[in-house]
Amino acid sequence: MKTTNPELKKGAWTEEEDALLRNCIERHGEGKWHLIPFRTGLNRCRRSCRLRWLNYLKPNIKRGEFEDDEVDLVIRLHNLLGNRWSLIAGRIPGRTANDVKNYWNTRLARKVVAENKKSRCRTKGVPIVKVIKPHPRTFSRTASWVRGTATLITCPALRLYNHDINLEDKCTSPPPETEAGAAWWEGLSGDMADLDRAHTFGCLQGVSLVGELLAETSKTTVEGSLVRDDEGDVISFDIDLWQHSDTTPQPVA
DNA sequence: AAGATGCGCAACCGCAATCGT
DNA sequence: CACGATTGCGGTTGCGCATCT
Repeated sequence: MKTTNPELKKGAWTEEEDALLRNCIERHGEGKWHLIPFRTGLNRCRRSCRLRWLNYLKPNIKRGEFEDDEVDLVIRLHNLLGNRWSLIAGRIPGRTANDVKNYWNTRLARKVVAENKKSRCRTKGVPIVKVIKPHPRTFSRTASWVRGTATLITCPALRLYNHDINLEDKCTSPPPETEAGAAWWEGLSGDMADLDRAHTFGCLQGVSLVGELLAETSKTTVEGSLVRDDEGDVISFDIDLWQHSDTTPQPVA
C-alpha cells in the first residue's frame, strides 16, 4: 500500500524547488497533491510538497513573533480544544498548525503548566471543569443534508440532526431550559440576519443540541464543545459554524 | 577559540479519516 | 460493503544557529 522511494529527496528545500512548487500551484491550484511531483518534476514525495506549501510557501503566512493577542488566543483555544493544532491555527489568521504547535511546544507549554500550578493553588476548592471535545463534522450539501431525508449525526458530546420538518416550527422551538442555553438561543436568533449564506436553527434539549442547518454553500462544518461541571451538568457550550470556500474554511459566526 | 548545550523551526513519519472505485 | 489510494493531522526528529562554559 505505502510506497517509499529511496530515490526521493528529503531535507531542506532549495529556492529552485520552492519556485517550481509555487509556479505549479499558482497554475493548477491547491490540491491533487499526488500530481504535484509529476507536474513540477520535483523529486519529492507528495506529502513533502504539501507540507512545504502549507507551512512555508502559501501566501499570507505570517512570520515572526506571535503578538500578545495571538498568544492569548492560542492559550484559550488550547484550553478548549487541546492539541487540535489545525483547528487552533484556523482561528489565527496567517498562522499554520505547525507554527502554532512549535510555538506551543517551545514556549507556551512550560509557561502554561507553571501558571496552572499557580492558579490551582489559588483556586483550591473550585470544581474541575471537563471539556468534551467532539471531532468537527463536515457535511456536504448533497444527499440528505439539505432539507432532505432524516439524518442523524452523532458526536461524543452533542447530537445534531436534520430532518424534514417545518422550519417555522423550528424557529419557534421553546428556548432551552438552562440559563447558558437560553443565552445561546438569544444570541443565535439575533445573529440570524448576519449569517450570510447559511442559517442555523436550534435549541438545547438537555445535553444535546438539536439543530438544522441549511447549507447553501458547498460545504459547512459544525463544531461544538460542551463544558460540564463536576456533576456532569452542562454549564456552557461552544459551537462554531464554518463555511468552506474554495480554499480555507472561514468562520461565519 | 572551540566544544557543549539549548532553542527554534522545518521537515519527516505513522496513523486515522476520507475518498473513489 | 470492501479495499486501495489519497489526504490531513499531530508527534517527533534533526539541523542550524546562538549562547554558554
